[in-house]
Amino acid sequence: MPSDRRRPRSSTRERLLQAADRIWSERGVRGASLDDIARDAAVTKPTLYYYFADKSVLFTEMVCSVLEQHGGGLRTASRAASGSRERLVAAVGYLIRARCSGPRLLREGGIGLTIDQLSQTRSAFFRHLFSPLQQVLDDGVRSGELRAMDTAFAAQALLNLVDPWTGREARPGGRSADELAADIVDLVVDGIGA
Amino acid sequence: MPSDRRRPRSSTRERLLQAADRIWSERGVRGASLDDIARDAAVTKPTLYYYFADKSVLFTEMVCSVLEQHGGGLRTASRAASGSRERLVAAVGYLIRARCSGPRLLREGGIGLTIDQLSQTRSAFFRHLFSPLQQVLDDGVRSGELRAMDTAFAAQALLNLVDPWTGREARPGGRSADELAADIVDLVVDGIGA
DNA sequence: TCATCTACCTACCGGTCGGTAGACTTCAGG
DNA sequence: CCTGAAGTCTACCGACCGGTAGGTAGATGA
Repeated sequence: MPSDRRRPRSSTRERLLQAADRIWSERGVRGASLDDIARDAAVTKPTLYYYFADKSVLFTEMVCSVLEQHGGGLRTASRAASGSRERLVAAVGYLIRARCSGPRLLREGGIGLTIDQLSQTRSAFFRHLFSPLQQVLDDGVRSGELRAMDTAFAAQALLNLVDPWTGREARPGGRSADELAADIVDLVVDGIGA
Repeated sequence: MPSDRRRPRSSTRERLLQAADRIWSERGVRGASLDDIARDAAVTKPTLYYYFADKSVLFTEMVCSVLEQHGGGLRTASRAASGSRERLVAAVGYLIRARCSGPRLLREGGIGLTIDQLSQTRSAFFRHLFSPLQQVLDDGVRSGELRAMDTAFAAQALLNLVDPWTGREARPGGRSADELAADIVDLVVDGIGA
C-alpha cells in the first residue's frame, strides 16, 4: 500500500460515521459488526477504535451527527414550502428521501448506552427531528389551517408513520418518495372519515 | 429433580413459544439468545432444539402462532363493536393491549429465514392482522361512514402507528391503552386539518 | 423384567463479536 | 538525518452464540 496512510484525521472519522449510518440503518445495530463498518470505511477495526472509544460511542456520535444533518434538511425543506399541508409534505418527503432512520435506530437502544449517551441521543432527536415537525404543526394550528390538537402526539405519530417506510423496500404500491409523502400527509391531514 | 420430567409434550413446546414471543418482543430477535429463551421456559437449549429444528423455525412458528392468536382476538374485538370508528378503536385497542409486536418482529427478518418461512410469516400477517383491519375499513367505506380511499394503505398505516407504541414504555403522556387507541383512531379518522 | 421411547440434561464445538497489544509507516519539525 | 507523534496495521483475546454429541431418568408396553 502506498501513502494512503496518514490520511487527514477528519476524513477517516467521517467515513466511519457514514458507514455506521448506512450499514446500521440497513441491517440494524445488532445485524452488523464493527468489522463490517470498518471494512465499509476501508480501514480495519483497530483504526475504528482509534477514533471511537467503543461501540456505544460510535453509535451515539453517529446518531447525533445524522440527526443534526437531517434536522437541518428538515428545517430547510419545510421552510421552503408555504401552507401547512405543503410544509408537511416537504418535511415528510425529505425524511423519506433522506432515508432518515433515526427513530428506528433510537428505538433499538439496548447496546448498553450509558444514561448520559441515552439522554444525548434523545435530546438530539427532539431538537433536530421532533421539534421542527411540531413547529410546523403549531404554526398550522395558530394560522387556523389545522385544528386544535395535541401537536406533540401528532408529531410523534407522523414520525412513527414515516419511519417504517424509509427503507428502499416496503414502499406500498411502488410509490415514489414524493407520492408516499403526499399520501401520508393526506391521510393525516384529511383523515379517513366521510 | 423429582418427576418434572415427562411433562406433556405440548406444554413445554407452548412455554417455549410464549417465552420466545415475550423475550424477542421486548429485546428484539438479535437482542436475546436461545439460552435466554430456554431459561425463561425453564429448560435448557438442547431441549429447545428437541422441539424446534433451529432458530429460524422457532421464530417462524412463534410469529405464526401469535399472529393467529392475535388475529382471533382482533376479529372478535372489532366484531363486538358497531360503527366504523368504534370498531377501529376496538381493534387498535386490542392490538395495543395485547402488545402485538408482530409487525416489528416481521420487519427484523434477516435471521436467515428461508424463502418458504418468509412467505409463511408474511401470509400469516396478512391473513390474521392486515386483512381483518382492512375489512373494517372496507365496511366503513361501503356504508359511507368512511370516505373512499386506498384501504390497504390506510390499514398498513394504522398498523405502523400502533406498532411503535405497543411497547410497555413510550406511551405518550402516560396514556392508557384505551386512551391511546382512541387518540390514534381520532387522528386517523378525523385528520388534523381544520 | 426388559427393551424401547420420550423428554431432558451436561458438555462441548466452531465461529463471531467487541475489544486490545504492539509493531509499522509516514511525515513534520528541529 | 533524527525524532516523535499520528495513523494504520496484523494478530490476538475472552465472551458469547447457534448448534450438536452423547448420555440419562422415568414412563410404557410386551
